[in-house]
Amino acid sequence: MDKCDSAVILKQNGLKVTQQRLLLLDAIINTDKIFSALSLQDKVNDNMDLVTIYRILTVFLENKIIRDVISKDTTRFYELSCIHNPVHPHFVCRKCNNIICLNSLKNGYMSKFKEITGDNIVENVIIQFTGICSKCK
Amino acid sequence: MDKCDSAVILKQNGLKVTQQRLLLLDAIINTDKIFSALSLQDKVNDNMDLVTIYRILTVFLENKIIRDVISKDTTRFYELSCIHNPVHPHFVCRKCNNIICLNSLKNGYMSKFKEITGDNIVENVIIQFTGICSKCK
DNA sequence: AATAATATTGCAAATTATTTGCATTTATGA
DNA sequence: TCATAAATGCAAATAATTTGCAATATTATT
Ligand SMILES: [Mn+2]
Ligand SMILES: [Mn+2]
Ligand SMILES: [Zn+2]
Ligand SMILES: [Zn+2]
Repeated sequence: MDKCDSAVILKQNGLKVTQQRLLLLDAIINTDKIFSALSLQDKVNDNMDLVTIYRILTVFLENKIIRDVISKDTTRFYELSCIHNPVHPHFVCRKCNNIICLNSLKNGYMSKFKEITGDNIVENVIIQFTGICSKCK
Repeated sequence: MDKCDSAVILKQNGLKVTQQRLLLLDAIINTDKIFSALSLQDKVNDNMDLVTIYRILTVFLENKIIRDVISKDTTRFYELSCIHNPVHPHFVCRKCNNIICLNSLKNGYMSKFKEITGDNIVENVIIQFTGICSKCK
C-alpha cells in the first residue's frame, strides 16, 4: 500500500514547507497508530519543542490533514486523515488502555445516521466503544 | 415524567448519603443538559469545593450513576445514566460550541455494531457528531 | 442517645496538558 | 540576494484535574 507524500500534502494545502512540519507529517504518515502531541515528540527524535508540535497539530487539524480521534484522560489523540485512512470507530480497553482502530462502518450505516442528526450539518463522526478488549478478557 | 430520587440511588449503590452527594446528585437529576465538574459547581449554590465534586463524580462514574459523554477542549462532560436517560449520540457545534443530545439509535443499529467490534466486550458507546448546528448554519 | 470506626470533605499544593508572549529564525517569492 | 511575513523556541501562564493530610461527618454499635 503506497503512502502519502508529506511535502506534497503541505503544498496542496498552501502551507509553508518547514523542516518541522515535514518531520512531524512524516512521522504521522509512517505510523499506523493514533498519536498525541507527546507521543509524537517521542517519535521524532529531533528535539522539537512541544509548543511547536501543538501549533503544527492545530494547523494540520484546520487543514483536515489529521482528525480528532479521542480524548482519553484529558489527552487529545489524533490520526492521519487521508484516502488511505478513512473515518472509522475505535475501541478503548479500560484494562490495558489500548486504543484499537476498528473497521469502517458501511456507507449505508453512515447515511442512516441522518435520521437522528436532523438539520445539523455533520462534518465528522467519532464513534468510540469502551470495554474490555479481546486480549484482556 | 417522574425523576429519580437521589437518596434512593445512593443507598441502592451502597454509598454513604452525604450532604454533598445529595446536593450534587439532585443538581444532576434536575438538569437536562450535560455537565462538567465546573458547570456543576455553578449549579449547586452551596460553595462546595471543586475537589469534592471531582471525587464525587469519580464515585458516581464507578457506580454508573453517570456516564462519560464527551471531552471537549480538555474538559470532561458527563450526563445522568438512568432509565429516564438512555445512551444516545451527541452533536457538537463548532461555531456556538453547543452540545445537543440526539435521539437514541434504534436497537437494531446497536446490535449491528457487533460486526465491527469483534471479540472485544463493549460496555459503552460514545457517538459524537461535529459540525454546524441548525441554528448556526 | 452517645461512641467509635471509617469514609468523606476542604484546603493547599502538585501535576499534566495545553496555550500565550515575544524575540529570533526560516521560508518564499520578488 | 533581499524583504517580508510566517514559523519556531524558550519561558512563563492557564486550566483541568489529582494528591496529601488534617478536620469533619456518617453509620453501625453500644
Ligand atoms: Mn484509527
Ligand atoms: Mn445527552
Ligand atoms: Zn485490553
Ligand atoms: Zn451552533
